[in-house]
Amino acid sequence: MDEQKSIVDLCPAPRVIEMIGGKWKLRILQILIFQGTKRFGELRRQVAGITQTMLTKQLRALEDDGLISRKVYAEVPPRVEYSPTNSGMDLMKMFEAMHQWWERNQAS
Amino acid sequence: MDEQKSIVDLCPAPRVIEMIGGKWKLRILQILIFQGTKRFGELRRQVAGITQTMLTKQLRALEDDGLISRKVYAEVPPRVEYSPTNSGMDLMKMFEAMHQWWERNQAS
DNA sequence: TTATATACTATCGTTTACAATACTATTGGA
DNA sequence: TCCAATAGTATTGTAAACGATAGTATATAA
Repeated sequence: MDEQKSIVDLCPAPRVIEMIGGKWKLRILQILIFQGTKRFGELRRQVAGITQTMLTKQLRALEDDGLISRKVYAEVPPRVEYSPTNSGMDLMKMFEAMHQWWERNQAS
Repeated sequence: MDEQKSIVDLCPAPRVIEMIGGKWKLRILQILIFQGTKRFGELRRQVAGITQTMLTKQLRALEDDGLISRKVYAEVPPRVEYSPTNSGMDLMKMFEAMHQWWERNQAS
């Protein structure tokens, strides 16, 4: 009954990379982490080249993975604000580890 | 002449994720990092579901990015061995940071 | 002579990611 | 009355990633 799992299957790296991978998620996270809460329209202006459709899709994915949160205000015209969660902010330590690897191994 | 680059453009995260992203690279790296040098055929057997075509392509990409090295022996039938480079091994610290983030934020 | 083993490459098909464009709802103001 | 502003959704098309299959070279062994 108890399946013996290999150490490989327990590694969270594939899931983590899925959560922050793709063409847009890192850029969105960077803005929210470094600049704090942003409205949808502000994000669309700052993420150069992204379409509304894509921005919505990426924001939903980040929200589903608990990296950002979404707050809707009952106003007209509508206002929706996106913020990094604690979990999202905590990714900074991991990005720092990436940065250090880069400095050790790739930097000229 | 000197373009002023924003801190955002200097972040190596997108490149790093490109280097280890996709469906197969992490699995290949895990095997080479934890088990050491492997022949092509051994890798093909261990990376469940991968085709020869894909394995070759992923190995080339990892080699081009300096994460693994390739050694060809002039034998028949051919023998080719793949090993992690120092740079590839050094990714462990980053994977550890991912693991710790996961433990802090996702683990039950 | 024929088969075997190994590490490939070439070609084509499918599936997924991403892009482009148009459309929707709401309400305060000109 | 009609438009602006905001944050979307729906639809369709394209590009990139991935998969399936077949073919290549060559020394050795049967």
